[in-house]
Parts: sequence; C-alpha cells; structure tokens
Amino acid sequence: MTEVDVPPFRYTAALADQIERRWQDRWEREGAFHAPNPSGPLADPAHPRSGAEKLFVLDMFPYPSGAGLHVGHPLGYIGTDCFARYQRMAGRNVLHAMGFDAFGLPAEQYAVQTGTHPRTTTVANIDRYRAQLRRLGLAHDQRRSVATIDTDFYRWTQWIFLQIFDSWYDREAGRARPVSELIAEFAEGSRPTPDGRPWSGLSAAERRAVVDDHRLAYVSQAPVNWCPGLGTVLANEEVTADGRSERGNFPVFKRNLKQWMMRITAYGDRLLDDLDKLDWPEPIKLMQRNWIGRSHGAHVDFPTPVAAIRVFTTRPDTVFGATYMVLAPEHELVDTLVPSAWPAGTRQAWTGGHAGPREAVEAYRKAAAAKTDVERQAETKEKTGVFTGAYATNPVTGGQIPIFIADYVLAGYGTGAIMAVPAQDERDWEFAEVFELPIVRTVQPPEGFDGRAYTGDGPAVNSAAPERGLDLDGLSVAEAKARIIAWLEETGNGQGAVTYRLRDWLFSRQRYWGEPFPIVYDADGAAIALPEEMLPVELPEVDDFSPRTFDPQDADSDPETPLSRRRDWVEVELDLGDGPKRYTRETNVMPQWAGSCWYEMRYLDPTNGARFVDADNERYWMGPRGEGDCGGVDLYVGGAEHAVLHLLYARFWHKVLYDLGHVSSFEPFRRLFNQGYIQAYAYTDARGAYVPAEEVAERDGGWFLGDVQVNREYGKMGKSLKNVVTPDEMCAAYGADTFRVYEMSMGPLEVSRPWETRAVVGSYRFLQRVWRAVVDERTGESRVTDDPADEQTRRLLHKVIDGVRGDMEQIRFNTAIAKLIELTNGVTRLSATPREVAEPLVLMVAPFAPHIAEELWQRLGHPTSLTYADFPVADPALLVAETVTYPVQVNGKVRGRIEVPADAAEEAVRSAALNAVVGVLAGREPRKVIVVPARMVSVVL
RNA sequence: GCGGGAGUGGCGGAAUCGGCAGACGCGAUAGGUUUAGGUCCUAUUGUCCGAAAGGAUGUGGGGGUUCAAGUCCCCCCUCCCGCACCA
Repeated sequence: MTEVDVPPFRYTAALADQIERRWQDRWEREGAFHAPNPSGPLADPAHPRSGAEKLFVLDMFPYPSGAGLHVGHPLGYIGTDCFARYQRMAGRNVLHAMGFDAFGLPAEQYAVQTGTHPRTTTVANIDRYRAQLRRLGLAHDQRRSVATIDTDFYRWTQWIFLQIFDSWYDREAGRARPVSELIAEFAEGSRPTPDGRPWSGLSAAERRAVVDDHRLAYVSQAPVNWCPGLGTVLANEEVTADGRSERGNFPVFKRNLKQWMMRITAYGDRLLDDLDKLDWPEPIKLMQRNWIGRSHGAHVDFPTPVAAIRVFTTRPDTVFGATYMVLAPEHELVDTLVPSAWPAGTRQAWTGGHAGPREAVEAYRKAAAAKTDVERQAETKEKTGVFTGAYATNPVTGGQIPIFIADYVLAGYGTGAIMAVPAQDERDWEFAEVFELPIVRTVQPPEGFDGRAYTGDGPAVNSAAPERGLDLDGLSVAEAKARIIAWLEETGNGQGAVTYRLRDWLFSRQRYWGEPFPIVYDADGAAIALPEEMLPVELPEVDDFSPRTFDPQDADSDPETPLSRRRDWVEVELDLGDGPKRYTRETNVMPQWAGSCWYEMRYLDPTNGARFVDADNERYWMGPRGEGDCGGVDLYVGGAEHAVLHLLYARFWHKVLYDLGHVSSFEPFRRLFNQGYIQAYAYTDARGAYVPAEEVAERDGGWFLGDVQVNREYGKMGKSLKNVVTPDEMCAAYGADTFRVYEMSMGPLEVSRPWETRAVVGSYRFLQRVWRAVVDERTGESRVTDDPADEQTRRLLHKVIDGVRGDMEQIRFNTAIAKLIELTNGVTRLSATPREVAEPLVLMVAPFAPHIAEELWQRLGHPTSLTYADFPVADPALLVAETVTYPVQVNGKVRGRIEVPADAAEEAVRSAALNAVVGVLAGREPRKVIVVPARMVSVVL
C-alpha cells in the first residue's frame, strides 16, 4: 500500500493502534474502571457509581498457558466487557476483574519440558496474558486481579480447606456445622456415639476416629483413579468415559490408595434442588442433575446362610419378580458366600466350566480385572457372569434364588448388589436369557406389547403373599412402590432409600504445583489442622519439582509426591498448643479446582488481610436480592466444558461457607452463560500432514496450497494444526476495536462459529464509516453539524437506540451491531452528520469499540471519558410510526400493499386493503378478511 | 442405547408473541475513484422461468393444524454435546 492515496485522516490500522494505546494508558492512569466497594480500602464515596445498583460480571478465569492466546480465547472476555461497559453507561456500579487460575498440571508439565521452575514460567505467562488482554481494551478493575498461586490468595484457599476440615454435615439440620459442636453433642450425650458407648468411655484415638469419620474433608483408603502417566490420582470427573485422563489422555487404573476426600455427597440434595434457583442454561443444569444422579427406591435385604445381602433398587414393587441376584465381582460378601463345591444339580452353563465355585469366581474376577473399560464397553451387549454356588431367600416369596457375580453390576453404585428382575429390566432379561433363568412378569404389559422386559407402568400381577400380609396385585407402579416400602419397613426387611451417582470428591494430587495442605500428622499418624496463624503453608522450593511419572501402562506403580522428597520441610517441630512436638507435613497438594472454587469472592476484597472477603462487601456484590434469592455473581460467562467439574465443586464450597456463616449467598453464580467456541479450518496434504492454513486458497470448489489440492477439516485452533490466528495479528492488521467488533458481530455469543480472517474487513469498514461520520478524512476537520437531523434520520436513530438497548440487555451483540451499522449507513449518505445523531452513535458504539468511541467523543467536545456517560435513551414518541404499510394477502399470497395512517381504524384498513387487491379479487366476494393491527391484512376467498 | 441441542442463500448469521423469510456482514458480479492492483464509494446478489413486467418456488425430508408455519403438532433423516450396563 502506498501512502499517497490514503487520505491523511483515515481510520487505518496505524491510527487505530495509536488511539488505542493512548486511551489504554489514560484509562489506566485515571483508574477508569475501578469499582467502588461499600466499605474498606476499595471504597470511594466520590466515585460516580458509588452507591449505585451493583452488577458483578465474571469470566471463567484462564489458565495462563505457555502458548499464549489465539482469537478464540478472548471471545467471552470481549463479550463480558461489552456487557459491563454497557451496564456502566446504563448507570450500574459494575465489578469486572480478571484473575489467573495458575496452579495445575499443565503449568507443571510445561515447566518440566522447559526445565524451569513452574513459578517462573507461570508468572511469565501471566504477564504475557495481561499484556495481550490489555491490548484488547478490556475494562477490568486492575486492582482486583488475583492469581491462585499468590501466597496472599492461597493462604485463603488453605483457610477455606480448614473450615471444611473442621466441619461435619448435620443431616437433621440439613447443613454443615463446626466439628466443635459435634464433639459437644457427643460429650453431653445428646448425640449417641456410633457404637453407643459414652463419649467419656472412648479413648482419645477412638474419639478422633469418630470425629474424622464425620468431617467434610477426610482421609480415606479407597479405590481411586490412579494415572501412572501423570503420576497422580484423579477425581472421577477428570476421567473420561473410556477410562483415560481428561488431561493428557493417559490410561487410568483403579487402585486402593490413601487419599483426601471431600464429602460433596452430603450436599447432593441441595446441589440438585438449588439448581431450580439458578438462571443457567437448561442443558448445564441437566448435566449436573445427571451427574448427581439421585435415585429414589429402597434397600432390600435378601437373607443367605452367611449374611443378608442388601440391594438397592428403584423398583421395589417388582421384588416378586426377583428370580436371581447379582453381586459385583468385587463385592465384599462374595468370598464368604462361595461354598467349596457346586451345589447338587448346578447347571453346566452356570459354572463357566470350572470344577468348583471358588475357581470359577477367581477366574471371573481375574478376567474382569484384566479388561480395560473400553473392552468392557465393547462387550456390553453380551452379558457375562458366573454362579457363586450360593442361594439367597427372596423375602417376599420365600423362594431360593441363585446368586451370581457379573461385571454388569458395578461395585461403586448402590450397594454393589442387585436383585435381578428380568421381566422388568432389560439388562436382567439379557442375563437371564444367557443363563436360562426364570422370568416372572409382575407388571402387566399393555395389550399387544411384544417387547421383552417391560419397564413401563401397569397393574402389578403375581405379586401377592397373603401369608406375609402383602398384596400388590392390581396396584400401579407408584402405588405398589409405596405399599412394598411400608411393608419392608414394618417387617424389617428393608427401607426406602435414596442413592446418588455422585461420589465424594477426591481432593489430593501427587504433584508439586498446587496448594499445600495446611495439615500435619502427629506421631500416631492422625491428621491435625494447622492453626490459622500458621497460614499460609508456603509451597517449598524443591530441587526436582517434576513428579515421578511412570510407564502409562504400569498399573502397579505407586504415587510419589514431589514434596515428600524435601525431608527437611516434611519433618517439622511445632507447638500446636501442647508444647513443641515433631510432626510430619502432608505432602499431597490440592487439585487445580481448589482456587477456582472461591476466586470470585477474592475479587470483591483483594487486599483484605484479615478475612478472605469482608462480609459487607460480599453482601453488596453477591448477597441475595430478596427473600429466597440465592445471590451470587450476576453474570458468569465461560465454556460449557466446566459444566460438572468447576461449577459443581465451586457450588459445594460456597454452600459450606454459607452454612458456616461466612457468606450471605448460597449459590456462587446466579446467572451462567455459556459462550460458544471459535473454531477453525485446518488443511492436510496427501500424506495427512497439516499445512499452513493461511496459505491455502479456495478455487473451483476445492482447496489448494499452491497447485496442490489439500483436504479441509473443521475443528479447534491449534499450533499443531497450523491454523492459529492470534489477537495480536488482528490488532496489528486492523486494531483492537475492529477485532472486538468482528468477534461480537459474527454470531450470537453462545454459538460456536468458524473463524474467517477475510471477513474481519467488514467490521473495519464499519468503524471507518463511523469515523468518517465525525471526521473528514481528508482534512481532519469535524463533519458534525449542530443543525437538527431530518425526520427520517431521527426516527431511525431512536429505533436503533431502542433496539440496541434491548439487544445489550439480552446479550445479543450481533444484532445490536447490525443495527448500529444500519444507523451508520444511514448517516454516511448525509453531507454532514447532525450532532444529535453523532453523539448517541458514538456512545452506542463505545461498548464494542471503546477506543475509537472515546477518541470521537473527545473530538465531539467532551473532555472526560465516556465510561460513565449515559447510554442513549429512545424517545418513545419517535418510535411510533406515523404511517404503516400493510401487506395484503389473498389466499396466503401477498398481492398488494397499502399505506395507511398508524391510527387508522380497522374498518378503514380493511376497505383500503380490499381496494388494493380489487383486480385480484375480480369481483369475487371475500369469505373472510383478517386485519392484524400494524401487521398485515389477509383476505380469504 | 439414554438424555439434550441444532439443521435457513456460496459462507457467518437475522426473523424476540403464528403475520412480508434471508436484517447485518463476508464472498461474488457490475460501475465509479485510481497509472494499475489494493483501498474507499455506489448498485445488484436465495433458486427457477422470463428481454422485462411479472410469475413460480423456497427455511433437512414427509405429513398435519391454520386465513397465515422457519416458528405449533406427529413421523423420519443428519450433525454436535453429555452420559454410558447407575439397578
């Protein structure tokens, strides 16, 4: 491009860059986006929004990756920024800040690769992110930026951990309470101890064990997800359906290991029920509901010669149809149940070809354990299992039913044992067919039902045991359930029960780069909370911070925590109130999710050294807006991938803090909005290798790199796919404002869409036209006139103001921008731009393109930033059209048009319409004429 | 398999309450500006028939309700997401 023909005052990328940097500096200097707190050091009574209605806008804070940002990353941040800027102009006190989720696996892996300390790389990445985000003109309150790796921050993460550790869930009260109150109840005898002995009769160790069993954070020895490739254990939520780690895609194995758990299951009901209070996308709520997986049913005991087998069933009404039982292979009763020899008459098919039941069970267990989850899934069609040689008694029929083990029953759900009712359960039906087990219908299928298992509603049949005082016949499923549960409870054969799919949250990781636990162990190995004054427990420096990782397939390897190698840190002498003693520190660290469970609250009061957040400030920014309101962040924007992980964990922590009286809101995020993703095309050559996407051209219906035809695929943007486009490139080529407008205009924020660099120019042209509406690009002089606008332009302006306001409130930025383009196109035709249009146009453009808007606002004669300028308000009188054009349909097709005064009577519209289509009617008399006021006229012949 | 979401021009999308389908942008075509390309400006641009006027047709497919359906109802197809033997 030669400079010669570009008008000297045109809005070019170079000018945009100059304007943008100038305004970014000024905003920073003036603290333009500082939001005043009601109290504390961040209070500011002189602030234009002090005491105004508050609005807390939040982004899911990023993990600062070493790869930097691509154009997809800031989509949500720009969206919240446009929303926040609009709301500020609309009069609200808006809190919008950005922090960094900087602990976690990827930081550590990257550090391992580059050989530098995770803190060094993480801090450098954060700096780079900050610079990149600043370049986009995001209006964040910089004073409130926090990073989870700051000791000032994780000191409070540890503090909250201690609150959870020092709490138990009181089921009667339906909330968490301090452990001290539990001990007091035991001590005064108002709460019986588990084994009934008086509290005073328990040894110190026994008391501690009882209390530890109640804690919301506890150590357990249980099967966990061990991932040798990552050298750490993982939460259920971090393991994919095919048994691999969500991060790194390594195999995950079940191992019995001692680990920290969080009793999130205690909150199952509230996490489920409170979803109804939230303004969240329904799919996300549904995913949480499914993940929690509450099932109502009953526990039923089936006696056997050795011990009763307790099953969980959602269909206790079908117990008369229970013709066999199945235990998970790992079920604890299997070993005691199995006799030394097959009972007389055992069918060959049930034995798996083994001479005795012990061998058969042993072989089946071995085979099941050797299968990967993928293999298990592949074989789900074919039911396998083996007879244990034992029988149980059906408590309602008194019949003897065989007990099998089979891997279609999961150890981890319910009781790990089921009563099998093939007639009313498809899985049981399949198993019954394979093993030729009896099938007894206990629900009458409807006439003509030709399926196998019938799981629908219907009258109970074959379900009476008069000698036991039980008769379900004729009852519907719901009635029969109620009747049988009452019977089970009366006779002591079981009781109504609720189970959850949700498991307790595995909270420890065998890594370096995370929050240390504020926990030490005494000589007896008991976990002891460090007192608050000893926080933070700082992450110690180590020579080798990389965790020990293993052959990803080595299921028998054992985790080794990096912190355990620092013996001088692990072994510590402390005085915890009873004199100096030797203690051993916990060497696990917290999972990545810990910091994100509460970070939004630290934004509210980032400098507070006495509390994680001041109560006043929490109540102002997040408190309930009335009776029954859950409170929380007013708008939380982020990707749907956190549907169950982060969002469930954060809700759980928040509820614990609420129960303990530390916060006034009982949900952290009142409104959730899932932004879509920016996707991209990638191209591969004949060998399948990725080629640089920016060099590929489309022609003749194909894609070519030079003369070579290449394949197109659609998906993520990534370095290895050679299709990355960065915000920096876009800022350099067009300016940040153009980039922002493009991202907001390319579609609704919640929808994923492909990136198209060549389309960015459309937004560039739009801003150039806005610029030209105010500035003569040849002379640099103002093109704004103080003469009034013509009627048409004025009406257009007010229609646009009205529409844009509505769109902004509803987060429909793409249509808001379309309206602004219409308005701009409307004034570019004019020889001069009336001030009454130019000013509102600039103000309305400001949320999307804040830099150019500030610049033009200044050129319009305003010395101060437009951050707190009033967003334009439409004049209702100008929204009402003087005349209305009605399309006139005849038999559903538009045959004419009439223009009538807006206040024309219906009869007048009707006759004008008939008049307009008189030729089409050709003398025929309409059977019906429908006038829809202000819409259309429909004539039916 | 179960649950959820979505299918509209060459492309991204609009149509908010059942009321003129395709706003706005990209691309394409033509013209203006320019030495030229690019930029910028103007116009056209769903498809088919037609020189035009105009007509027909059109929102994944098939039925239906209605004066009127992208929108409501029934059946089917495709794609995306979640869960995955959860008793």
